[in-house]
Amino acid sequence: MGVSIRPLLEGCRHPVGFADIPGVAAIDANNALYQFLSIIRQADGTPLQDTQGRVTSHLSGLLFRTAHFLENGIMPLYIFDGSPPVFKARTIAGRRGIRQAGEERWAEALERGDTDGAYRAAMQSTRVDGAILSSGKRLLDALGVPWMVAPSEGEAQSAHFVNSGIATYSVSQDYDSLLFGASVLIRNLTVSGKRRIGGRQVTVSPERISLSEFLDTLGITREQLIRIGILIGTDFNEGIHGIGPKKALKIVRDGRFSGVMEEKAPDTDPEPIMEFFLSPPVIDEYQPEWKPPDSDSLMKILCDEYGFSPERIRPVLERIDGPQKGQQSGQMRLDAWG
DNA sequence: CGCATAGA
DNA sequence: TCTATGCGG
Repeated sequence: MGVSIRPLLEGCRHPVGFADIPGVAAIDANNALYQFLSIIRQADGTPLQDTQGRVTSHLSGLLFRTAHFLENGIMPLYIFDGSPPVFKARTIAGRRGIRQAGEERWAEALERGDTDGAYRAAMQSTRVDGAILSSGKRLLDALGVPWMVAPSEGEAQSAHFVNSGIATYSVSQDYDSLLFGASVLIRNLTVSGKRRIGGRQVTVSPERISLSEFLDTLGITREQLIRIGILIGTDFNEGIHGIGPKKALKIVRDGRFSGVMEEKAPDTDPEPIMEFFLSPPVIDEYQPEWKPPDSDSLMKILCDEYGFSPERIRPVLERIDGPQKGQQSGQMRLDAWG
């Protein structure tokens, strides 16, 4: 999932709180849905679902997190993936294989009563399908929160909006938006500061990453950062076995990128990948609009349709329907936050 | 994940 | 006030 440049970010990951980052958050919607689906599960891996067996984990996650954003002056703009580039096909096929293996291991773990193993396998089986996407979009509509489908990668569109001023920062767990040029990336933007990794509870805090600071710290350009990504592997190519972030940094600094690619990955043409990161298909003109939440629709969708308890939903609606009325409802001017 | 509740 | 735990759908 995404490019693994984490070890290079030492010293560039600055802790932030919700209150520190008012503005328009360009959220990688597929990434957010994936996180909710993989994590919001019972101990044995069973996701939240209604009486008909439809999964509802993502609706719970979206609702509570979006409410928290709005309460803190963060204006969410959800950006969904459009058509992947052709060279992502291998990655997509690989993920399908991982999911299928996860499903099988989940069933096996349940059979032998291995709850922890079942949970981990269930996470691996996570899939963002059409039903998840459409129900998520309907919930966002009822919340009055804007969303769009990018022409191609959502992270690319997020980066474009951040750099054109439509958004203040990009929100994702992946680092890809940095390769796409997003000037600011916020990770771990969760309410509780808790995350389950490999079935274990870990405390993580929201962090802000500035692309320019990151590049300056390493003394490289964005083109060089993309070359590092290509060496270690991106969503669009496999990467070279035995080369991690540290080695890749050295290779790129030494100007040996092309040589190493030709020698170790002769079948991969880095040019289209480089080109895709530098100028991906994106939409330029877009005016996000935040509306007051439609409480009736929200109750109808969540409680009538998906079986959420009204007692759990009502307090959330009161939180987002009161304080921000007038201030944040209606059309927002982009310069509201400078 | 995020919320409510319980116990320190 | 804080941390641990269970539940939600």
